[in-house]
Amino acid sequence: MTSTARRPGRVAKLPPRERILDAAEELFQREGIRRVGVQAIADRAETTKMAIYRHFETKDALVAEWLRIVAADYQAAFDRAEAEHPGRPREQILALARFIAEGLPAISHRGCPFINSLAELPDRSHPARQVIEKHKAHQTRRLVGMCAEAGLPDPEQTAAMITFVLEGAQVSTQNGSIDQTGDRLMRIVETILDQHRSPAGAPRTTA
Amino acid sequence: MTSTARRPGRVAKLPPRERILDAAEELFQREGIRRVGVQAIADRAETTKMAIYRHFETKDALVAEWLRIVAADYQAAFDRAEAEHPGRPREQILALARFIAEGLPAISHRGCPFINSLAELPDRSHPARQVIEKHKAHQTRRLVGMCAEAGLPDPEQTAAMITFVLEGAQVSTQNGSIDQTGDRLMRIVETILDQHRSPAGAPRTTA
DNA sequence: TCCGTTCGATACCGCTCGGTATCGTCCGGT
DNA sequence: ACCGGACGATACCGAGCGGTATCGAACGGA
Repeated sequence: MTSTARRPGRVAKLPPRERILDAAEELFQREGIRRVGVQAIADRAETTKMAIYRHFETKDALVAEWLRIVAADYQAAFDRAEAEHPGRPREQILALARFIAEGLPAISHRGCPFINSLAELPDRSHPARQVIEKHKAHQTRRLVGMCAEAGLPDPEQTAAMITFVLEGAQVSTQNGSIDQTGDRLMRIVETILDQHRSPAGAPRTTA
Repeated sequence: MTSTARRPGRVAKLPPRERILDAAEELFQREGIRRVGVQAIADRAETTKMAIYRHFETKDALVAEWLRIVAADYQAAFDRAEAEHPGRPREQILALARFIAEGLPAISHRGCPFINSLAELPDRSHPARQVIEKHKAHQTRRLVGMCAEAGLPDPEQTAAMITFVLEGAQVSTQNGSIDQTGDRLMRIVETILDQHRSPAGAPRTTA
């Protein structure tokens, strides 16, 4: 919003903080948190280490901020699902699954940022861990809500099932064939939703 | 085999190579691969770095060997499931799920070694990656075979579903409450198996 | 116009890492 | 009795890490 690039030097350049976060997002996702040094982030952001430490207290704080942004992306997907299918929780859940399924090829050979970060940060007191846990709790709450609204019996159980499937799919993307994974995921979620279908349910749109 | 401890110094001590692998297993699982230095492994194995490098070319080779052992444990679980329930594929799959579910508290706050290692080793040419991929392929093949034998329609799809659920459960163990996760997992797998039950199926044993 | 802040560049610090070299010692096979 | 190989201890190397200090230049608001 407002004035993005305050004065483009030669090419249109974002302010340093944004460039740093963009570079961090790219590198953390592709190489992992611990493999990426602060210097590498600075290089990719076309700035210096000092600039990074002017905007972020420590590298850990930068990691946490990155995950906060990723979490916001997922939240936005929830918002979109609700906005595009108001009052139709099944379609909302399917839209969510589609968001994950379509994201799989982009993530390609690296899995979910949250799962990977959990593996790389065993220390539960790490600031990024709190971001992850809060996000997961929030996401679970929303998903359980959707399941309940859809009239599914035992919404918590079903939400857990869907969560497991979504996370498992993202993990499995790192091995083997990616092409099938997306389709498989969608079919699985459809199966779960159809299984406890309400008697007067609308016919499925998907083939 | 043969004479394990060739001459216990004071307490019965395994030979260095075994001690090293034991220490590595413990530390890699608890702290992660990249967080654990060779020196730390040596200390815990009550030996020295030099001894480690006499038995393993590099740290990466040690990591690969560790994962090879873990993979063998999982294979043994498959073997046991088949041996204890011969000709009853549904019971075999449930035994497998129980193996994972019961392992969750032990893994406690660290997830599946394979998943974590994938996150920590983005380099697909890493020797450990080949171990993981081969193991996953083997495991999938066996699970698909069980599903086919159980007469489930589209065994590949069902096997993928079960795989996703198992992996998702292990991932979710790292957050939130562990207690429920095991029970939830079992109920989910039961649901999957019951869903496409053969017409003349035996009554379920679980409530 | 001037002043405070930010930016970029470079050099530096202490630490840990994976891996190597060296040397004395112990132990088992012949 | 001997000898070769594994073992234990220690010191070391180069590289990379997260984080800091310093200094000049550019820029925006008053």
